Amino acid sequence: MGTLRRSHACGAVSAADVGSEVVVAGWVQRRRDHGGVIFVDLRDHQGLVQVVFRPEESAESHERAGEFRSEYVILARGTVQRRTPDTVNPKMATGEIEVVAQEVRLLNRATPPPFPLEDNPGVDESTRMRYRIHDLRRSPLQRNLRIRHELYQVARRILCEQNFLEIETPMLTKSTPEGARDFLVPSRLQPGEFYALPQSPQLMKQLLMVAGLDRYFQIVRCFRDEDQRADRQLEFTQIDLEMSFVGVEDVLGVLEKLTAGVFEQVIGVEIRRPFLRISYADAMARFGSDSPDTRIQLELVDLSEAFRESDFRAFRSVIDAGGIVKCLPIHDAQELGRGAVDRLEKFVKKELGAKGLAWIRVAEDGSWQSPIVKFFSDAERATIEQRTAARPGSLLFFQADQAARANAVLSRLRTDLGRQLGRVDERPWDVLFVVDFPIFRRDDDGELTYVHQPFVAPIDEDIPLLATAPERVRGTHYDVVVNGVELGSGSLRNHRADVQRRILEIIGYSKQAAEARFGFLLNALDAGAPPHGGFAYGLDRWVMVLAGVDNLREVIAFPKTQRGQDLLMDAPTVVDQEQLDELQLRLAPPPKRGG
RNA sequence: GGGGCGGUAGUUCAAUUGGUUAGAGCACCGGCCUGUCACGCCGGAAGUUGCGGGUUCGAGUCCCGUCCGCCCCGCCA
Repeated sequence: MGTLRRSHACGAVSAADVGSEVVVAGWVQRRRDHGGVIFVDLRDHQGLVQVVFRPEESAESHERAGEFRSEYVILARGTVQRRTPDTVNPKMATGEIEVVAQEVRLLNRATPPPFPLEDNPGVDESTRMRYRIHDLRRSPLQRNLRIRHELYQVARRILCEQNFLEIETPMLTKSTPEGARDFLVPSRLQPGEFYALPQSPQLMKQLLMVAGLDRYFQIVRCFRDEDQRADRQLEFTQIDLEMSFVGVEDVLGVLEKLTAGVFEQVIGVEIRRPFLRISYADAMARFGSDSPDTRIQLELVDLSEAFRESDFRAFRSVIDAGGIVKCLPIHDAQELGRGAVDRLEKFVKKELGAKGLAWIRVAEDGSWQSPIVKFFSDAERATIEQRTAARPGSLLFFQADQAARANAVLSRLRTDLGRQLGRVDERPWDVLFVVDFPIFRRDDDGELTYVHQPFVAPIDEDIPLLATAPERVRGTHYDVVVNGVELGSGSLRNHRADVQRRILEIIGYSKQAAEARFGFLLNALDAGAPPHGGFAYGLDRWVMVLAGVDNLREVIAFPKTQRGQDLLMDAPTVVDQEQLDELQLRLAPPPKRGG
């Protein structure tokens, strides 16, 4: 590089620099060699600029430029010139100008890129991940990481303004059987024992509140050893926060400030406050989901009551078994033909585990075409018609199943069909709180278990119900949902040890087990815990939403594949026997496979 | 753990019913070209058809197994 230093980022050279000398450095995006004149699109983190190499300007530079190849790293000194009108490139941000090179230095050669470094390379994801360096050179990923950076900065600033203290918590911590599967780290100093990587700093931040730190936040990596999805990675980042001496409203107030502040300062979007609030019960009833996108103008209708005494066995038996009958009415659905409905049925049965997909189509003459309607009484027909506002052109989809599955299936149809048919209102951003979650639910064995965490505080007036009717206890849990994506969740926590002990008991912990597992927490609560509550945003998901992408891998610099591998570094790998010996670990023989 | 889609040149794809030497675009290499911007023109090289086995005179194609990528269910909040 010598002593020459760049004066401008490639993307930052502008018409204002015409006539002046600049030094630009970057990667050769593309070389167009006309023999006599050579054009190089030079790329850096800010964009592209065209560098022109002319023999009459600098024979040596022109000669060198002939050797340039894609991704070569060069530095060029030259004069910014305005392009003649017929050579302006309107597709390029710097298309009105170009740098005419007087001097050029080759800083490094490069192997040919494994795939074209374009905005939409149309290349397989495994290739992108194996060559992540090249992938990251592309502007969409650079842009996403920039958004991510802005989110860190804005969140920090806003939380600092709100008197939150940034405090780190340990990565090597204690395994707990709750929640997700832990990542374990063997201890060398305590052979045979293991740390766990944190699934979240939940308990640590509660301890900080007990310790009197008042308001804590942390942008923190979390680990959950579960199967991955488009919106779930083994390791992910939370914006974690907790505050003392607060009720639900206080926390929601901070969340509104932070959420709206980020939207405004990161992507320049104003979000109206206060945010819409919807109860969990309402969300499930109307949308079949606890993270609804309310821009989609389709809603579900619960018809369980109408079929409670029905002669239609398929529905009646489900209700008798504690299930529900729900309907997704879509009006003016002529576009959805018989073939489409068949495909939908196949889809929900195969992918979502639905038993079937019953439907009614209202023909133009008002008649009902349906495989099931012949089983309905006149009263049932009338109820359906009235509750769903069915009219000629309507298509009604039914699910009779346990509530969770019926809602899951219809919710999926609601979002898929709503988008497909354009039943979406014009708001680009749909930000809401979902509140009033239940605190307990029945698991598959009929035992009471927690819905979110065992530390969620009940709402005050339901505390007496813990003794008598725990199922009816309402929790203080709340979620922030943006465009149908759950950005994060939080709650007030139990600051009274007796309430916490009772909840642990309800979800099946003996006194001894509770003390063994959570003794440090219970002791902390006993030590004078202030009322406290907080929240955790899934930062990666938030970036995903802000960037308008639908996959976490697009907002993480070095993501893992669905099977948890890092294809760039090739992790995980086997380790040396010495390392295992040191940890006193011995590998079990691989499990036998069939045959 | 289960379901679905996919894996052929660096890359994106094609290859009839199982049938000749597995083709094409881009990229790459060589040559030409003074206003291109997906530059253009001429030429060239490039393949363990993911891997292993089987059926067959013959397998990219059919069968079995296995590995890998993605999406979904379970799981996960």
